[in-house]
Formats: sequence, C-alpha cells, structure tokens
Amino acid sequence: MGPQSTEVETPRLAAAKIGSDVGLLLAKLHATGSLLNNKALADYGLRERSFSVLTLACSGLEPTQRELADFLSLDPSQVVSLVDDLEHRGLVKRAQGKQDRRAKIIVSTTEGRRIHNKARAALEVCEETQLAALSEEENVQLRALLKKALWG
Amino acid sequence: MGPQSTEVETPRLAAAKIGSDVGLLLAKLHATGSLLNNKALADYGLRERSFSVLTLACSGLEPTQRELADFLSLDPSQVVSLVDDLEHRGLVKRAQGKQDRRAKIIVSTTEGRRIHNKARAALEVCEETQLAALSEEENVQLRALLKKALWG
DNA sequence: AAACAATCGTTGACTTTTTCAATGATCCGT
DNA sequence: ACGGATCATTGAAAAAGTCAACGATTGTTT
Repeated sequence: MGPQSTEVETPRLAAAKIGSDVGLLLAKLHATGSLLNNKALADYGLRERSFSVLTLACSGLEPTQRELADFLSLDPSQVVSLVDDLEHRGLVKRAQGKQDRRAKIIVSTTEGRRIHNKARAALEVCEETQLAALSEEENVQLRALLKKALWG
Repeated sequence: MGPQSTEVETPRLAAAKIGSDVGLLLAKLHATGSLLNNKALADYGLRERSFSVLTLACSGLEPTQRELADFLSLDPSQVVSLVDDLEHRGLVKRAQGKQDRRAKIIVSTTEGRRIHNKARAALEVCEETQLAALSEEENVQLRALLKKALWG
C-alpha cells in the first residue's frame, strides 16, 4: 500500500468543464465528507444530522424545531424524528416555547453535552483529514467563503 | 418586500459554533444550490445528476459508467438508471469500451449536445444567483479551494 | 370578543433515493 | 486454461425525502 491511506489522485474526468461546476464540487466534497463524518459519529450512535441537532441543542440558543428545520434545510417532520431519537436516548429534551406555546424548544441534557463533546472531538479529526490538502489559511478561507455565499 | 427577491438574512442559529462546521456549510450550500439547479433544469427534463452525466458524455473524454460512478460519487446501479433515461431520450449512447469490452463508454448524440448547451446556459445563471454574495474573485477562489480540497 | 386565517409540531401515506447482494460477461495474472 | 477480480445490470430491501392533513395555539380582522 502507499505511504498514506488517504491518498487521492486527480481523476481523469476532472478535466471536463464540469470539473469546475460549483454544484458538482459541493456535492462531491459533501458526499466524501459525510461518509467520513458518519463513520466517525457511529461510535456515539450519531449521524451528521442528529449531531447537528445535538450541537444546536447544546448551543444555549434554545432553538425551536422550526428553526432547526429551516437552518438545517430539513422538513419539519424530519426534525421530529431526529429529536424523538435524541430524546429517547436522554441527550435532549423538549421544553415549551416561551413566547409561543405551540413551539417546542430543544435543550440538551447533561449526558447530551457529554456525548456532544466527545463526538465533536472526533469530528474535528475528520475535518482535518478531509481538508488535509488545504493549508490552515486556506481552511479558514474556505469556511469564510461558504458562510458568505450562504448569508452574505 | 426587499430590493431583491433572493434576499437572505443571517439566521439566529448561525451564531452557534456549528455555524462554522464545514460539513454543515457544505450540506446547506449544496441543498440550496440543488433546489435552484433542479428547478432550472426541469425545463429540459434534466436534474442535477442527469445533467452531470450528460455533461461528461459531451466532454469528449468518453467516460465509462464506472468512471462516472466514481467521479459523481454514485452507486454503479444509479448510473445505469441515469444512462438508461438519457439513452431512451436519445441524448446519449452506450458504446463498447475500447480496451475493455466489459466497460461501456457513454457518448453524447447531436441532440444531447444541443440540449446540453441550453441547459448549461440556464445553470450558469443559477450559479450566479447562488453565489451572488461573492465577488468574481471570491467566486474563483471558492472553486479553486473546493478542487484543491478534493484532489490536492 | 368573536371569527378568521396562519403557524407549530406531529402523524401517516407516498415517492424517491440509497444501499447491497447476486449474476453473466470479460479481463488479468499465473 | 484456470481463478480471482472487475464491469454493467438487475432486483430487493432500507433509508430518506415529500406532502397533505390534523389539533393546538397564535395573531389579525372585524
């Protein structure tokens, strides 16, 4: 085997004009990243999605399910499933909305924060792996550009 | 209403630490982009995936289905479906592999190239819309970073 | 204050997408 | 020529996504 297992070679097809298509590049990087992330999160019984929900529950921002759906680009019914799962496992709790009693606020439990810390550490290793070809400066640049593209 | 309909506001939750998570940023930008792209491509009976296959078929690189699967991060059986569809509509043809008779090379038809040109133009408008918040230089930078992250 | 439309979370049905194992044909190394 | 690997393909099973409807609650209009 080669010197490092994460070796990548530029595929022949990258030469095509579509190799610069932003949509495709995003899809590909997202796909390979998800694979790595989900593999790493499996140790904690999480996936990318449930980890995102858990993270936001741990953030202190007290998100409603609707906000989670909007922010994570999910259907509200998908959020129900994700929160159900996390709640059954005692990582998260549903609390009544403060101004709006229809809304439910998702907050983390102590155990939820414990798991989240471990999972986050594992994920950071993943990101480093995925963006290994980028310098630290480029890494920061990429995040900034993605954020700007999303929210100006 | 605002001056432009594509107005975006930074959501409250973006303040969370996860708002800088590369995985999430990629997922979100990819999600919103796919929505726009698929809507634009619908006029030509295409979706993001079939457009990618068609593009590579038009590239002159004579990709095999296996190469398409690898490059597009798809299961080989998904490529079969995509090519079936494009072939039934006369946009693409399966040709026998040159060195390898197991492999099938996907090449575009005249009609395929005609549709592709139209679709590509529509997609370029989409990309401009999606990356409207970025300057031309940042746009180029983003592409470069994504490519580098993928293939070094 | 009564009536109305709109929103939140939830459920369930439905479709699409993804994943995976098995198959015949072909290639490659021995 | 044999054996193991790879290609495209099929079909089945699992997962994910979409969508309409509902009760509860909110904000708005009259």
